[in-house]
Amino acid sequence: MKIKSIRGFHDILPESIKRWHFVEDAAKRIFELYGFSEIRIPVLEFTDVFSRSLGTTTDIVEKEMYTFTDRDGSSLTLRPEGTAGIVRAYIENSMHAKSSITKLYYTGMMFRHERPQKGRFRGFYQIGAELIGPQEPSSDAELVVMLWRFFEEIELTPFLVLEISSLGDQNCRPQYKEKLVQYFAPQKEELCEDCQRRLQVNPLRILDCKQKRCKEIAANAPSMLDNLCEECETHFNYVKENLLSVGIPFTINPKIVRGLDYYTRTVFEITTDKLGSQNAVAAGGRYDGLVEELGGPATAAVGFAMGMERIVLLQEIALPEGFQKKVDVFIAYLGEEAKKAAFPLAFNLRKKGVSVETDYGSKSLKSQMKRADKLGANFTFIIGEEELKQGVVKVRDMKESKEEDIKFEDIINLSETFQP
RNA sequence: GUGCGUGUAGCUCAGGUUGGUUAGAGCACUGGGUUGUGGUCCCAGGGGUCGCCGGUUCAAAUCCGGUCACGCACCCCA
Repeated sequence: MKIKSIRGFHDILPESIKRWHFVEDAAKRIFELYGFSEIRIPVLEFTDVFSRSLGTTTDIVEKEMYTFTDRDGSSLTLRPEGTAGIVRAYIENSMHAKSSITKLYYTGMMFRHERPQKGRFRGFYQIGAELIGPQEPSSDAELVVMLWRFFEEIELTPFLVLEISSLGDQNCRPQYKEKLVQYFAPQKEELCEDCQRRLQVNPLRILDCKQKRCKEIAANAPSMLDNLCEECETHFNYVKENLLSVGIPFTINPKIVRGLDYYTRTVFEITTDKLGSQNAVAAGGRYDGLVEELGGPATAAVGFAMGMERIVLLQEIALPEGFQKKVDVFIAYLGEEAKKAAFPLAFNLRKKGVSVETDYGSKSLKSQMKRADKLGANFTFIIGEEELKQGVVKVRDMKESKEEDIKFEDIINLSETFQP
């Protein structure tokens, strides 16, 4: 048996890591600008943390978690998403007592036992942010704006659509659910098997069923947005107004139903039509009940998570070129003496911030030049017997194909000229 | 979890239907043409358990079964 990675888990190789850094750096920069701080939490939690917060009837909890029993018999789960663990950490560290407003972001691998597909993995990276404390709609809006700003920063917005909706709250959602059940019940026989089950457990989910007949029936179903209580409607309108005031383009899609039970009021999704059926790039919403549900003080919160693999995939489509690593200087040497002289030269140039590559063996000048070219070196330094004798380095400008002898002792002072 | 498709060199792919000597190409890699000069060109070389396991056969990359992985759709979701 050849050794290999687990199904649905993948390596991110050096040739694509620049894109990952680009995306991660932009996220960190923007999020910090909006006052968020990074938090790092464990990958493994007690299973309760997830089953209590995500809702026991969700697919994630029902059939997608990597759950196993620890040596002492306790049930542990590899995190399938970030929010539950953040809230656990928020409560455990009494963060509510340190400040009434807590802004956190995180990155890391999540685990879901799904059938792998393009843009869907069993081990995948997410970046997410949580704004815990305020219940006012301007916090929802700020979070959505920040997310959109991030996508603007990495130039992906031309490929993206932002959709928002409201799921109501403890007051209006139960009534709405009741209305939905009443609407669907008479046509129950025509719904697909899944939806017949959903009618019992979570009628909201019928709204985003993809079956043709279910869609037809759902088309005339009452909308949550027409059934919001006054507080929820005011909240939703305020969010929309805030978004409009800064020119963030969005559409309202009352059919957005989040996969996790903890959401209340505002929900949003950013999707693309460039990635096939795994079209959600980022999604989130308000979850005012979760902190209390997990044993903390009643605390409002909004958050989102985005899928790194999907963003990087999109990024490759948007910007196919321009992420190759470049070297400032390649030092080519001929002979053992020159090799020994090249070593401290490389050391000192790197100390000055110049990126330097060299050979390690004793290849021909030709093959060293070839490698310099392949690495995209701006300059190649050639050191041979002649140069050693004269105490110079032959500096070749690779783009201009021009050469110039520079004295060994002057090279370091000129280091800035070798960087683009 | 379901359906369909694909799996041959590091990469992209021929060959397979009509089983038959050493399984090919381009790119990449190494070396040489130019005993010290890249990106073009020419020459040569290295590299393949034909995804894996089993079956049919004198003989399997080729036919059959299973399995694994990937892709697409369902599902789900970031």
